[in-house]
Amino acid sequence: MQDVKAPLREALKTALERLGVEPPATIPVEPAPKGKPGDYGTPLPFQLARRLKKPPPEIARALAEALPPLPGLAEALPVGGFLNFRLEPGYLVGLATEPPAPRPPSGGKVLLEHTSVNPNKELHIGHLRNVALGDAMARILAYAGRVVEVANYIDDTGRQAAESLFAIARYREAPGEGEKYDHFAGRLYVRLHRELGEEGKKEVLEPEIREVLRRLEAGELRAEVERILTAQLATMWRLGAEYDVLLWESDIVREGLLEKALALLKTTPYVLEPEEGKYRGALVFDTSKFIPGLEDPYLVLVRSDGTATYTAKDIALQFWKMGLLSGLKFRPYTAQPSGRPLFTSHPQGEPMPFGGASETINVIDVRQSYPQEVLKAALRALGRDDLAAGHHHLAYETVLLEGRPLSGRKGHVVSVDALVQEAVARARAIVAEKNPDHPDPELAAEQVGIGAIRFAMVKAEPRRQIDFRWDQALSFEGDAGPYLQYAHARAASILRKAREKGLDPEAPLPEGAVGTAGGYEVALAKVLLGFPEAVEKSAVERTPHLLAAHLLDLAAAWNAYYNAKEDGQPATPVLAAPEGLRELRLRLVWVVKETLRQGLALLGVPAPEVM
RNA sequence: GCGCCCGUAGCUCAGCAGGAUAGAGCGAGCGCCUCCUAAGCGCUAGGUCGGAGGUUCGAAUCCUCCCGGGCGCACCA
Repeated sequence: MQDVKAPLREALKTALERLGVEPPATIPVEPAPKGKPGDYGTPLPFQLARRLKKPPPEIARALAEALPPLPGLAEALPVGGFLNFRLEPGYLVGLATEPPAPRPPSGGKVLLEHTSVNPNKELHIGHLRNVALGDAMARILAYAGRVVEVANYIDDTGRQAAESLFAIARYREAPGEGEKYDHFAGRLYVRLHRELGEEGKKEVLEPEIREVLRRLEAGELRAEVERILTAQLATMWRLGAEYDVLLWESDIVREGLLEKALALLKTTPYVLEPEEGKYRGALVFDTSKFIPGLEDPYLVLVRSDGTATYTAKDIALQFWKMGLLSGLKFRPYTAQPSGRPLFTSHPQGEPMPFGGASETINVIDVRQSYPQEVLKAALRALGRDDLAAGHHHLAYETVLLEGRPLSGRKGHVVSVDALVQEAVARARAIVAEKNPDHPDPELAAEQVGIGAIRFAMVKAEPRRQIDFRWDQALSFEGDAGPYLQYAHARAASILRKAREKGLDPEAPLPEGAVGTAGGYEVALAKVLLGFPEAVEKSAVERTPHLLAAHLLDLAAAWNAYYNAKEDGQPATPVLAAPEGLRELRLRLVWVVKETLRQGLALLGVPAPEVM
């Protein structure tokens, strides 16, 4: 797939030089709105009007005349103050006869952390948004040419893990028939909280919970945590999300990273131990220089009882991620469904080249914005403004369930496993209804169910609150994952039939084939050509929803092409088209299918060949 | 109180490093399977882009203020 805008920009730049005008840093070129003449256009004359003291239409005419010869350009049309370009159909379609390709990786490493669910209970739909966003973002960045490392942080020394493990030990219950271990742990966790709510229980049980916490910090209960983690990973994997490395909090502490981070910070004037006042005996970080406007800029890193806060551990982790600290050891953990190896930090591991990133992205909900700012502040306290600028918080709004906030205590939650099960069941019913002869209905049901869920989680702007509603999230019509999948399957079907007839969609086009292109092909090609830009924009702005929107456009353009009729007759048959045009159309179908496949892959949505 | 985010069609949302008559989906109405998958396509109806100022040749997009909603401002995890 070739860039259609770049040559136009180049030509405009040359024209400006010929007119003796200094070209602006970026020359805008956009598709012409429908109803306007030409295929692409630029508002450049408006921008130059003031400087040149000439009316825009006059500048547009002058630019048109000064344009160098340009392959594929049929006509340069001044339209009011715009300068539009009409391109030869064959040229335009020719640019779209190769599928898009990923960019080769280059530059520094981007360490993206997502999921990071407490290893104490099953995932719910709030976590789902994190996994879907993080996994899609990682794929998009890698495709756009970044070197990406995906980390999942395991908070194994937290209160929640301790409570679940304590509950499991206390109630001596076994998982129910077919009950996943994370659900089991979550169920007993809830039971424990009910008991803790009873009169006087908290005081009695608290020391025992603290003892579990101590053993967790010592790493004595790692196998117990892993049992829950393994069950959670099964859920992430079924969703199609994978990771490169697990980072255990207990390892960070045990390998002394926390101590090292605090030591680094203590060398700065911003970290102090007040001898009086409310922070007496604690180690605090004065953030006032970095986060202005706070009523109380002091942030506790180590409590007066000597225990470290989450913030302190997060800072240590951030320092490690950006190569300011070393000492973590790793070893292989397991193979993931795709075959991609998963590593884990481990006390008996070896040094491996994880971390040391120049850029970090934390996928975490918007309520964590302040702690994320603190991470930057800590980097700046060390004088590393460069690293602070390289840290990004991919903040997403929380998920509501049927209009109300999720609440584990009130039982107002839906687990990801239950959601997936329901989605696949609904998909199974629809596959049976729509395509009773499907060769592998179970595969299709799984792909469509997962696809619907994952697309629902990434199609909205991350900073918009999602109200999860069953009927909407599992909709198989309209702006939804299955719509894209259906478009893909339709294209795949044509390709399959073509190959049965002995045609090769990937074969080089015969001489003159692109010349047979008409308006339908041009319209489709123009949408296809927008794909690389959509991916890049998603990567730069760190949000998958832009790519999601483009894929919907592409699928719509393809469906419109597929259904085009003139006088009630199909206007764009592929296999029944005359030779030459048939090869061109087939080629375009192949490019559509490949583009959808790649785009869906970037969102973590499966692309069924048949559905 | 201070700070951040959101406010676009009846509902759910795109568009927001300023550009051409503001776009989808759902829902409503009408139409399209003797044609490569109708999970699709076409047409119709539906909008003072929360409000008011400002900047600009041009504002949904940038700035200011106001209104409405969400979130954050713990030696909690």
